Amino acid sequence: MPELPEVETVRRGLLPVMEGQLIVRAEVNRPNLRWPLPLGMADRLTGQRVLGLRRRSKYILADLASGESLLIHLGMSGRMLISGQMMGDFHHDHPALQKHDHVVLHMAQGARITFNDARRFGAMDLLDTGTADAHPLLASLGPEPLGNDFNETYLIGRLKDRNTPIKSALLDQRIVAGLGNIYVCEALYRARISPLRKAGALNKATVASLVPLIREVLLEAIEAGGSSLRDFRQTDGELGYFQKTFQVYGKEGEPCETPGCSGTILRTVQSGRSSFWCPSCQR
DNA sequence: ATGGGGGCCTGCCGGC
DNA sequence: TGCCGGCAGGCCCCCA
Repeated sequence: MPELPEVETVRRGLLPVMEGQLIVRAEVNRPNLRWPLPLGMADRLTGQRVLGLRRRSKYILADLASGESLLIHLGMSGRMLISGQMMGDFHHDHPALQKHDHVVLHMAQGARITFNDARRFGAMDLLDTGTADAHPLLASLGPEPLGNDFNETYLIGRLKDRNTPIKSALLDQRIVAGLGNIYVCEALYRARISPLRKAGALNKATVASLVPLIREVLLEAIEAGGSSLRDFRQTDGELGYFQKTFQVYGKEGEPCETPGCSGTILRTVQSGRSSFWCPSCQR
């Protein structure tokens, strides 16, 4: 599901109805998502003001006045949808509860934020804001790909001696946190690197070239509101548009878009995930 | 330590 | 129309 650009799109969509706003009621409709929901979750959210809304990798963190933070992960199929938002001087109505609406936050201004997740690979937890980085789900994450700690020197160091394919290495959240299957495929295409190449066998210049291209593809995707294939929606239910810009993802059998390249996009399964790539211009 | 595979869930799509 | 296999944007866990 949602990779970094989709999660960032969701965060930005939630900002106007969450940041600085009060949660007047929380509905928790089942005891677990991927894991059990935290004990007393509804009570710990009720009456809390949201001081800030952050993103770390593919996680959203809502910092509460209580000193706790609500951790949200969308898994593969998770959505955060806003209804009843003030538009001009009237409220839109709230739709009836849908299948898989697992958690609903009722905000003081009238907005309602619904977490819907059909496959329930998503997660929520409450943790102390001050020690959020030590949370088991966050503790071993690598640097943010859009941050300064992710740079050419760092990536060269991390990939050196790695025997795993570059595709798998970039999906490893301990190396860089936030990439998923789509954006790894697209970044490798832009860098003209075969997903099958061993990470440690790439020369330094090749690895270095990946850094700005990863940033570029992520920034373009954020700009487009993410990618919508099946499940992903922005918080207003709108689709993202970056899927229109895919150059390889989901394009098995289609001609390569690189000018002058006569290759055909292949789908190769690597450790259970599809890699889409052009065997002619990605080496 | 490292790399690969299984499993968690539900829904959708294509083929028969 | 119905059933079945395959596939899906993530990630933890276990095994060799």
